[in-house]
Amino acid sequence: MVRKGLSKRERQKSLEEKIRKDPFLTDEELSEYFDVSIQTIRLDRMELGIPELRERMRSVAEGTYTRVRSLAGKEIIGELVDLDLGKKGISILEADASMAFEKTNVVRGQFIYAQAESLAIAVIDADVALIGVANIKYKQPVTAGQKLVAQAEVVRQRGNKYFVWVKIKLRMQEVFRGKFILVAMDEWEKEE
Amino acid sequence: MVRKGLSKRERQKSLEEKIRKDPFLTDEELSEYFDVSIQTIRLDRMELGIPELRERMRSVAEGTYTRVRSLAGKEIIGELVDLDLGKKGISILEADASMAFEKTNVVRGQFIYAQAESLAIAVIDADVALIGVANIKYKQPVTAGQKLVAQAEVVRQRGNKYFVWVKIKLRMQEVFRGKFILVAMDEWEKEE
DNA sequence: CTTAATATTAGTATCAGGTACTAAATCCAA
DNA sequence: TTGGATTTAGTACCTGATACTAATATTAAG
Repeated sequence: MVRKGLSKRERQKSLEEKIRKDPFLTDEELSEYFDVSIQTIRLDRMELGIPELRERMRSVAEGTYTRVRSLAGKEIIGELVDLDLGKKGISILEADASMAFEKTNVVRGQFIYAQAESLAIAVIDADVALIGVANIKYKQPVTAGQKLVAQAEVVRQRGNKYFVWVKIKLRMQEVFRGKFILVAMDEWEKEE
Repeated sequence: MVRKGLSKRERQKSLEEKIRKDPFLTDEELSEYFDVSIQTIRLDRMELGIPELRERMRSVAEGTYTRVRSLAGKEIIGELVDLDLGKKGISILEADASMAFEKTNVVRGQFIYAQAESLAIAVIDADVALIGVANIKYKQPVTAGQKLVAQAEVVRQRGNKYFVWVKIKLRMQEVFRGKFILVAMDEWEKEE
């Protein structure tokens, strides 16, 4: 665990990396790892502008708490900027690095898909289940740091079945297209 | 903010609920909210077995830290139980309540999709981008609390393009089917 | 009304993991 | 060898707690 003989520069670089990888390290643990005093670690953190453990935990907790809430199901993926219930809607998703492959920076399809699906659901004013999807196409890979604009349109409604088209564009260029078939739950549930 | 005149039972019930909804409340904030002393809040937490703020933050942070890592991109969605690189693979996803609509308990399509996509990517041993998908079908709605078994198979490889079929079953019944077209990045990137 | 049990509050010591600050010691190079 | 950079030491203080003791309020029962 001990890493002796590092220069200040080297230590600080390594420290930054280490905290980035594991934000839950105390100054004490870090001081043991680098074999320097706690004060040195604190000076390093000051110089690097790295907040204390509790702040780091707080931001991880809060960040992922809301992220998981909005990302893991509760709400819409992306920001709903326009909505004409039952007809159409627009959402914007800022694709960040956490949604992309680390090496290539290409955004994982599941996030693009999730934006499209959640928008499709948002335009239907009911509890829905996805029962059939067809003709999904990813036209261009998307790299992180871009704003994705999704447009959804209800093209047909037959009973409790809704046919929704979603197109996602990146600076005027279409990167995704998908047709979703949604079934409203209220009625569907009783058929079960 | 003040909620006077609650019995111990009522206050503890409400306290539990309140902390569940917002785990980042200090004892002090809670004592103001319920208009009781900090000690009372602490006794209540003891009796209810609710850990202190920092423990709550830690568990939220750690839980979601690893969850976001496995859910928001880094790794595979679901557990990889079998893998024949370049040929086929099997993963199991325990669909929990956080992946489902609150009201209906129906699992959001994006998670099923994510399981399929990440398995498709896992069987290809390269950095890939999703460039075209077709023929996705959700055959049955899935309710939370079930084990989804995904099977992927590479059906064709042409240059840097891989065609992967993924089928997801729930107790022998097919609930999802999708064909993914993946492009290996190394070569594709240079064409850019 | 009084008493006993229950519930609540007060207060102290202690802890972890820090901040902020001062001062001393050590290193390293010209 | 001297001076600046670097590191370490030490103190006071902070937050949000635990653990514990003791006192006070409230409530129900006799």
